[in-house]
Amino acid sequence: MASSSRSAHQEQDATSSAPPAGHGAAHAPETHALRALGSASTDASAALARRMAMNPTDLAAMSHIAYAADPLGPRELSSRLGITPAAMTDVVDRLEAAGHLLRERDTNDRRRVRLLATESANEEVRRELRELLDMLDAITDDFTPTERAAIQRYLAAATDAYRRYAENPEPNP
Amino acid sequence: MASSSRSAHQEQDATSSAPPAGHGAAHAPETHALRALGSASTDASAALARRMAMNPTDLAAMSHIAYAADPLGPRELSSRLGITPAAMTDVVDRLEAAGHLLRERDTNDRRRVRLLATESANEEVRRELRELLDMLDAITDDFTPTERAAIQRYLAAATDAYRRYAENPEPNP
DNA sequence: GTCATATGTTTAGGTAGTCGAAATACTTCG
DNA sequence: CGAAGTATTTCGACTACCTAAACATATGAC
Repeated sequence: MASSSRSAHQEQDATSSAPPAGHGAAHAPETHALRALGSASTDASAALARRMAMNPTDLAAMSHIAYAADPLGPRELSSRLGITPAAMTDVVDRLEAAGHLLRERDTNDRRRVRLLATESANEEVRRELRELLDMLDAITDDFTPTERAAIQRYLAAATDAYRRYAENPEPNP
Repeated sequence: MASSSRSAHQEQDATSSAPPAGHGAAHAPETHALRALGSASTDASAALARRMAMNPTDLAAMSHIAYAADPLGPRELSSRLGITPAAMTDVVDRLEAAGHLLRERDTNDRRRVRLLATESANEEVRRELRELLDMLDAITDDFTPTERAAIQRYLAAATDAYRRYAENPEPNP
């Protein structure tokens, strides 16, 4: 990935990229909306990373750390982010160098390293994220409780569909 | 990007990564659902790319081409994907070498190159994508027309919020 | 206690996708 | 025709990531 300097603000995402062009597609409006949403969500993530002058992976790591109940280690984080532990070392190196993070050996199990966000970094991540999350929260004001129940049910079902698709083994031999 | 061989199936996404851990967050359930959805959607995209043995960028390019009404050129595609024209040349090189794509000089404006997907590639992309999209379509069966209207309204609003956030200039000096 | 095995982290070396800047090819307009 | 503009590619560099192997510590068997 080209560090924190993407020139354009768009992001590539195959499940939410192309508009349907008369090709007999005819999918549900919700389905199209979902693809647009995915694309916008990815863009927002990239924008957030840009604002904080980090690459997306590093920001995702900070985000996990900022909201984790107990201190995480590189291994746990690497599996959450879907990268190898080796790559995680680089991420932590970068974040530590930038002053966002501290490595601390676990005293009980000295194999382990605990990653502690500096207070300023924690606050910055939470503050930036909150701006976005508050915008999303505000949307719900326009809906009745009944509607909100349906929306929540739909979002859960869509998430589940994506997950099922992602976790399925290749269906074609 | 590490070509088409990501080992884990998770993807990093700062807007949809960490669960809230007692930190006074208290955002709307829809907001949390939205973050989970974003994460799942990114994962599904990566899974799709893996299935088709392409990296995400290349697949996104094919997806645009497959659904475009008129043949696209490298410049247009690069701006849609958010990469530079130089990077686009590599993408097209890869796709052409893999037999998914043909370069064809435009006869009217000979500066332009038109990117034509081979019929087999077009079919493969549409087939794989349809599997996912059909799953998403099926979800709507469980909702009444009224509920669906609310859902669509919500999805549009959320997309808009993400877009506004993504396109905003840095709010903090 | 010591050895074998397992787990967490880092190091070393290599690959691939992207970038910025310059070169090339063509078009359009004065 | 020449100048300026646009589309694409080439070139050299950077960096995030990977695999494999090394290192450090823990745990359990004997």
